[in-house]
Amino acid sequence: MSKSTVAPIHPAGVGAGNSAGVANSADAAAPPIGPSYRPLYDQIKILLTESLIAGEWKPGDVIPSEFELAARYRVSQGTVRKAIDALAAENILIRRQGKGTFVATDTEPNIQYRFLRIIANSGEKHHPTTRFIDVKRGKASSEIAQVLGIKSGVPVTAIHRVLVFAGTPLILDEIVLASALCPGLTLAKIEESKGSIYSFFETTYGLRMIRAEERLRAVAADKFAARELEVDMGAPLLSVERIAFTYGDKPVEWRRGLCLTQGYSYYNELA
Amino acid sequence: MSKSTVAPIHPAGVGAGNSAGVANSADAAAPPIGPSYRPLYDQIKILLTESLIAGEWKPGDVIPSEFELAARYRVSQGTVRKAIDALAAENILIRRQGKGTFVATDTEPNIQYRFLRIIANSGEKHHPTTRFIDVKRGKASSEIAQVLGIKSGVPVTAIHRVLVFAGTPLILDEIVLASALCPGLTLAKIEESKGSIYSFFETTYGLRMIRAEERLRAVAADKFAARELEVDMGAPLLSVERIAFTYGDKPVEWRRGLCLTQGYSYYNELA
DNA sequence: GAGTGGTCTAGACCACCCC
DNA sequence: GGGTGGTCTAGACCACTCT
Repeated sequence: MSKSTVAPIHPAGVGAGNSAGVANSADAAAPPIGPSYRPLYDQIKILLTESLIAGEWKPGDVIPSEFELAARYRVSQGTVRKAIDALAAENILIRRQGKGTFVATDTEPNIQYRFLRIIANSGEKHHPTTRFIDVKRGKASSEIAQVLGIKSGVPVTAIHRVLVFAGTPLILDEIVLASALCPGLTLAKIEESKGSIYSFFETTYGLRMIRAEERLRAVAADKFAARELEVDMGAPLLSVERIAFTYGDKPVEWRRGLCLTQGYSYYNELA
Repeated sequence: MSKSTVAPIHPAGVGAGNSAGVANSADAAAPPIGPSYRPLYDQIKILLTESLIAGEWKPGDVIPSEFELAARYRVSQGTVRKAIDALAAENILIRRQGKGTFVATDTEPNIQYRFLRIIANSGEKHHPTTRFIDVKRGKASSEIAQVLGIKSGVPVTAIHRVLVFAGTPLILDEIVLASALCPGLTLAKIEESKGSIYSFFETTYGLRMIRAEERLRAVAADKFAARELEVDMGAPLLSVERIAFTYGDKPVEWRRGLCLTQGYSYYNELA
């Protein structure tokens, strides 16, 4: 491609249409675009993300090779590589040497409970089992509506369940999504699905979580939690509130886990 | 340098001494070295880390430019770049365009409380103030000894303090280090120092934390915690246990914070 | 052997900072 | 203007996987 400047990239094979190119150089009379500058690999990253949002490649799929993408976007392989590197670092794509680059998925049995940070103090890995309590429909409270980016009063679906570790009920979960995102969701459907809830969302509704934010507090067990977790009312529980996001950082799930931390803890690494 | 193989690198300017080079190719009769292979940039990263451990560059210092390092290690600038990228991603080095690459430090007032994840629910940033309770010396329990990689019974120093957010005592901290790492530590010395504890450790003892592991639980306030945090005994508190590591992933600090999560929470991002 | 990702190099040019 | 990091390219070769 032309050197001496970062040229706008041509988004795809057919058509010579320009993307929202950057044009940050020798062009005459460029307006004061001081702050806006996007490296080429960043633009490629955005285009790849758009293809993921559009469903051009689905979780588990191989995406085109680095050389193919380089040809499509008219950039060098190294530039595509850097864009893919960034997406791989965010666990959105997975590189496999000799095979290709894949869209990350929660449907593989090896990586279950992707965001679950609760581990035994002994360090052992326990694979919890799930007991579902119910699935209810309701309207979004203003708090839920705000974090999910919907209007309050919009129909939502709530799942209640208990995660059991080594025979002990440890986590009481409430999981809330806009009903529009999970039409026809019933207790039976979830119970008959194999694998994690996120695997179920992905295969059933094409809903893939790419990241999450959590807020943790210590709370006292209320009556319901005390019954489900088999502890006294007022016992200290770890409250883990989560907002999960799909492609494009769109919030789609709110959940709160109330967790008994006897012999278990929430593990986190800081850097 | 010679192509056709990844050659061992020459560690420094003077002397042609070989490092523990890799030699993973056309050499005859190479033993079954299947699993061992280190890319060049990984070796460079290790050499840079060794220089950091040795104190060749101290927190806040500029390290040599990419070109200088490339010349020193006899590799291309791009390879040095990749090694530095990795260390920058771990917050061990900081790149500043136009100025150079610096060793990260906790002594800059802008990034205080580097590992503190407690934020107000409102999202506001509160800068806590500190009230120190005491500094005590004792012997390492077997649990502490194990996580700090020392023998049990070895002298340790413990700091107790309370972090106050917006007038409210929120976190009761106990901080434990091997006394050998912080000789002559007294309450007065800490109190007269400006900035965070980590800033103090860094400037006074040359001790720089590069990462930490935390384990969170919900616990009931004991008598001492209840008094210091001005809550009732039995109130639910968030217990945050931390092990902090210096260069070379050596554990040097154990701490436990007991945190009142009224209006505040522990924030975490998952990817 | 062909195809994919992974490493390494060399060189050009850009953006930023400071003298 | 000269130095530093940041981007982009082009090409060579290696490691891995599948056929």
